[in-house]
Amino acid sequence: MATSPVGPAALRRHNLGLLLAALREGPASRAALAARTGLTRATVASLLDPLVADGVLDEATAAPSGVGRPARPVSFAPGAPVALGISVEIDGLVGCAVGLDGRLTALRRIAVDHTGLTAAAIADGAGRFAAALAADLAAGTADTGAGRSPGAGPSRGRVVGPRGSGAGRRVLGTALALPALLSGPATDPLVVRAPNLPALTGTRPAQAFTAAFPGPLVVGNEATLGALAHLDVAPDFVYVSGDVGIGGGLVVDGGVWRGARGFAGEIGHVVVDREGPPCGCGGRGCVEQYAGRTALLSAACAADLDALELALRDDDPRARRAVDRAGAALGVGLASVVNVVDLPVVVLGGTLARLVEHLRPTVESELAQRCMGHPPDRVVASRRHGTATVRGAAEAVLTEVLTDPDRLRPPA
Amino acid sequence: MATSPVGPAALRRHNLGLLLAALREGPASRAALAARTGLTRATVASLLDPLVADGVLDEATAAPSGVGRPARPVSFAPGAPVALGISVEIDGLVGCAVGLDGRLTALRRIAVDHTGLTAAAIADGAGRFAAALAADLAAGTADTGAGRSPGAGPSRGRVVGPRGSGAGRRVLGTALALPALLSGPATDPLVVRAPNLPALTGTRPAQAFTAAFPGPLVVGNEATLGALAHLDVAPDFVYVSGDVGIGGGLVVDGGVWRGARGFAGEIGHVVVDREGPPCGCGGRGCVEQYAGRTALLSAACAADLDALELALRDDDPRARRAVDRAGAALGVGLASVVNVVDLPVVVLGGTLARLVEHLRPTVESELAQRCMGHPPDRVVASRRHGTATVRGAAEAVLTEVLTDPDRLRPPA
DNA sequence: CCTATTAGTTCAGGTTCCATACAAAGGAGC
DNA sequence: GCTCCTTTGTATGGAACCTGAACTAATAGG
Repeated sequence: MATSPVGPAALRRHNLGLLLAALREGPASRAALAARTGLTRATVASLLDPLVADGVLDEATAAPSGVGRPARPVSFAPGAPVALGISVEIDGLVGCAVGLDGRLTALRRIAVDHTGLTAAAIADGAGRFAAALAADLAAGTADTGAGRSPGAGPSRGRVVGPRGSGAGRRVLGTALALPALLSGPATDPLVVRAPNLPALTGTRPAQAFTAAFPGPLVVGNEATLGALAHLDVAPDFVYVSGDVGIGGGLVVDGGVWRGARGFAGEIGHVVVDREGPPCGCGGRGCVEQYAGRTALLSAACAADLDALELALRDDDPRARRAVDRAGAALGVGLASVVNVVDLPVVVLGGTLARLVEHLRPTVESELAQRCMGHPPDRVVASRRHGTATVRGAAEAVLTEVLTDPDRLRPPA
Repeated sequence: MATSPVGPAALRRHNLGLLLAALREGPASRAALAARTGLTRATVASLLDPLVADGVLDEATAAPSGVGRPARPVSFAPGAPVALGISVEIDGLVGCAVGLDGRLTALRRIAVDHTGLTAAAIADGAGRFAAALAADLAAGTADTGAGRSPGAGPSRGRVVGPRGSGAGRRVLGTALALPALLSGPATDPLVVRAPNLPALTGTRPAQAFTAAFPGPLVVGNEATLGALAHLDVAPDFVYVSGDVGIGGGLVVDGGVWRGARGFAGEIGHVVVDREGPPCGCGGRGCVEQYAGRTALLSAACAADLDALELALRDDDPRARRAVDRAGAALGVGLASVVNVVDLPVVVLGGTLARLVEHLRPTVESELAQRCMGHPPDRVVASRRHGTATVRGAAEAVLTEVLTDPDRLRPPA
């Protein structure tokens, strides 16, 4: 509602963003783009021409197909700029680069024990990690980690990706994901709580990071940003990420909802039983106390997730009961969420994705029972394995670029 | 994200909407509006001129104040078009007309026992009620009900409002509020559930109503539309309306969130205790089972709300306990909501507004405990008494008009 | 009476998108 | 091989919009 005045320039930005969004669905000729977006062929050409001239977009040779003049598909150039996603984890740093075409052009992870470090040290390390990644991208020597076991997550290397060779890639901007509760604007939030990285509490990471990071920086919660890695599933969904705790994000119309103060998405602290077990948040009976990893493992008397999965395969009754209890709690919590926000898809990530086959029956049954005839259409598992957070972070930057496509033009 | 292409016309619409939104905050000169909106004085003039010529806006005589040429404030004309809000209640019909200036120019209620009627009969009665109201507005003989006891709600009459006299008022559009769970687009939703008006279940009311209703019609849930009557409190808030059941709405950036399929806002069915009392929705332990009127009254052993309030004044322990239980449940449910959507204000309406002083302590204490350091800033009571639904409905139409100000121009 | 200040209007200029017409490039049919 | 048809891409004039600067209008103060 509280929008700003717009002139012809904003109009052009909007239409170009529309066009780029259409292009993200795959290469298409000017005529096809015109049909997709509702713009005129002439307008499409005039909007795209500068980007073709800048080398951001590539024009394929005509491919005769059917009757009429052959179409000349336009696509994102192999050397087009990319967005960086960086995730600070308890024991490491993960970074990736994603192009506007959605292709992963780099993915790497290094081990860092963050638990003892100060906020300044964390910022410094992450900044250098990101700068190195950006430098390798510019030099055309970044790795994609393609071909490795996805479950095992990315690892260090120098494998040049299938399309990553050749021209250096400029960085459009960086999104930093933190395992922390953040308050305030995405460009400079305050860390309100960070149970796993207490040194960050009370700091404003963007201020320490900005200098080192390539391009404009946004900072977000790990699970909230991770939600955006699943736009291929649906444009509107609830994302629930199970890790030590349980986080999440609401994605509405292709964008993540940050809430009035940036706190939105704490699905782990939806209440399932007001008199339930006490939770670290100060409440009782939060979803996290049933479906969080620590709660789940201790209820199942399992040492880790692998053990839990083995026990489930062996039909161990304690494991079975623990997972059913987690699924039911998750289902009850999600029913509350869906009754309030009415999103048609639930995406489970992190440990919850691994257990999806065991959780789904109870989750879906609670949803069906408690949603008054409009439960979500689907409960699906994330297929991003360990990379949801960084990919979603990069996606957050790309979404910004679509609303301000001028960022694609090379800086003067 | 999935937006449409825009040309210069859309640009003008946007800026004019911005301007009208600024004007809603009170009369202002062109220069003041230019300062408020960021547009140029020239642009402001060119945008407003046609509306002044059409008689939608009025230009006051210059009022010299301070140095410089005196400003000529522009305001909505006394005869400017209005939006209609119509509410179908179990035992009556309520209608109101609200101008873009937010002034109530008509408010009336008639008693109708809807319980036995067919969907067609309900549609017919509501259509005629709205048409009569529109006709009276056009003839300048509508009533505002001003001066009556607000708690008692509006009643039939012909009192011409303070500004309602003179020119007839055109109707911009109508919003119809139903005590029903609706699915689908606001212009033609399907009634999924209507416990209090079962005849409507399975129907598409807009199709029956449209012919009779003046102007474009939107249909919405009673509580969801009622939320919009409280934009004066904040632009972002959670609205909870207590009646027989408990409904609500999320207001984000001045607009109500309908959700992907139109179901959003069912705060009454957020779960407080998964093993709690069974609820009509099929679940257990929903907020409604503690804070809904029937639950509340039976727990307090009170015949009606008046009796409950008397008992509370007398410090009756059963009444006290029932209200504390309701407040705690409401607080727990709202904590779940706020943890997910992060809205900074809670507005209580309906019966909950009447009991706000008794409920607030428990509600706020649960919120403070369970919201991880970011509880809502305020929990306030609606001051709209019986009129929130119709006023919010009218507001929904006005919001639409701001996004398409061409509707203000008189039809050719 | 003259100047400073603010409000409102006028007009040329630049940008945008669009409708139309036109050129380019290939298939289909004869 | 030729013409006709279909489709793509480009060029051009037109209409709408916002802007900036210049201009007029109206008041206060000296």
